Amino acid sequence: MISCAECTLRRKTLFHPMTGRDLATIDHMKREDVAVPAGKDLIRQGGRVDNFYTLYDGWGLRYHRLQDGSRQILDVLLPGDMAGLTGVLLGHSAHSVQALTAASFCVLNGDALPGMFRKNPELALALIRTCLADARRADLRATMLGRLNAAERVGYFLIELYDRLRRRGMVARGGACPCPLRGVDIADAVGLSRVHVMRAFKELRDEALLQRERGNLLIPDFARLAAYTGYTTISRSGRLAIL
Amino acid sequence: MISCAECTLRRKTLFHPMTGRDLATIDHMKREDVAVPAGKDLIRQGGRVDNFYTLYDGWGLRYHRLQDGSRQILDVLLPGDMAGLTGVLLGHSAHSVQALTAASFCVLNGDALPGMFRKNPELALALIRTCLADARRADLRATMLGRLNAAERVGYFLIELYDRLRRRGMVARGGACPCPLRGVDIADAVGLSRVHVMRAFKELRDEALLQRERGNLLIPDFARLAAYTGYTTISRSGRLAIL
DNA sequence: CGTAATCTTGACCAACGTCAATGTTCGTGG
DNA sequence: CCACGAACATTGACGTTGGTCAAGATTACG
Repeated sequence: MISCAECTLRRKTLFHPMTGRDLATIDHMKREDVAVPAGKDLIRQGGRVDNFYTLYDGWGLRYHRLQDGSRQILDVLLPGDMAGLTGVLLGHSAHSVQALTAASFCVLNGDALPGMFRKNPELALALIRTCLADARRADLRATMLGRLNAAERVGYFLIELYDRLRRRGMVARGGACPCPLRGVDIADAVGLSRVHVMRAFKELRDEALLQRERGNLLIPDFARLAAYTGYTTISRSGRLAIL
Repeated sequence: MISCAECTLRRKTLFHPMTGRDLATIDHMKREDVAVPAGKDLIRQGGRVDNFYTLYDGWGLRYHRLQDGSRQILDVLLPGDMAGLTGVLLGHSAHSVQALTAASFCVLNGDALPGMFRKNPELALALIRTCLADARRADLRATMLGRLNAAERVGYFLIELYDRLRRRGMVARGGACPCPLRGVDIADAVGLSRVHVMRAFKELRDEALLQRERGNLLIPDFARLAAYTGYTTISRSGRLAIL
């Protein structure tokens, strides 16, 4: 098990700087590390949840599954993101969480959260800030779903993702980054059919707004795609990453 | 100014039960009451926010406005709901908040929040639970936007609203409740055009799933509409209403 | 090399948007 | 009480966007 003090991920400037006391609080909550193979559910929709998690390495998905089998992807999880907090604090989870690639998560004891609020209110405040930042991102994605057309939606979804990757230092110099999402995943995220997502790609490619090949995503001109999709980057760091 | 101890709204079973200490904490944060006329913005998208609010009486809207003038309604605010927390804790608000009807809000000092976390961690925990419950509701609405057709979306939006009203005791015996939302408001909430929302209404009316006339909403058979739209009621109370 | 998964393309169809004309409700002032 | 106008609801015709189906091309992987 990696101790929180040794963990390098949290040192990125995106994340909330931790005091020694914070690290002790977190070490007290941490149970273990868990490796999850690609495609496996970590949290099951409707199930009881005792732990919550921080993604340490790899990619994850948060999604709903409807009775008719269709899937709505709610969010993509990147290193440092938390999962399962809702399940812990509200008793059960309304969504599933899945490893998109092979991934490893820190497992945190949900029962320790009330104690954390009592002993380290600063950390609790950082936690709620992080939740609210995610809620704001969710609001913006809802607007995309309600008001944008196909090409704009796909562009918005990818530029937002790209921006999050960039802040985590996961984008190479040339502007390319790995993107393990398949066409069908993007379709399930933006509310379109798989085929129509491909048509949207073609449109974006023709306008040189983005390229996507061999699981890599390239955005040649960030500002131009941002203008096209209405995306504005929110430059706030201080995300809490409990790991 | 109404003192928190006198406020009757919070006594409904939906809300978090308050101790005397909680009330003292809240009284310390409360600045004043404010009456807002219908249609007026309380929080402006992009603006700095120093206060947050609890809706005491009337209805409110949370929404985004895009460059092209189109509007996405993110949520309907009902008595007891909070607004502006994101703005206070993240520095500025990404959405506007507007009074839909004439409304009154409690004004709470945002600067007092860190102190509240330190002095009353139980209340902080209730606050984050409430935020997470709202985030879950937002996830479900995102799924509706991404995966349901017109009639299902309108039905889902209204049954969710109806369910929230019911828990606040705002639905009469016969199953009717006041609903000041216009067709265009519903369209802006569910991502459809105004005209198509009307067609969806006709479909729902023809199937006796809901009626809407003279600003009143009637759902004759809750379970049947719930099955039609895929809505499931989440029976958790304990919402924090700071007022 | 062969198989499965994914991407790509075209043809066609259903869902939804837009426009415009008409009807209804409601508030206001005579 | 009635007349008027404004805002909103309703309906039909028609255009556009996106879904579905099916066939080939490409890629990943054993």
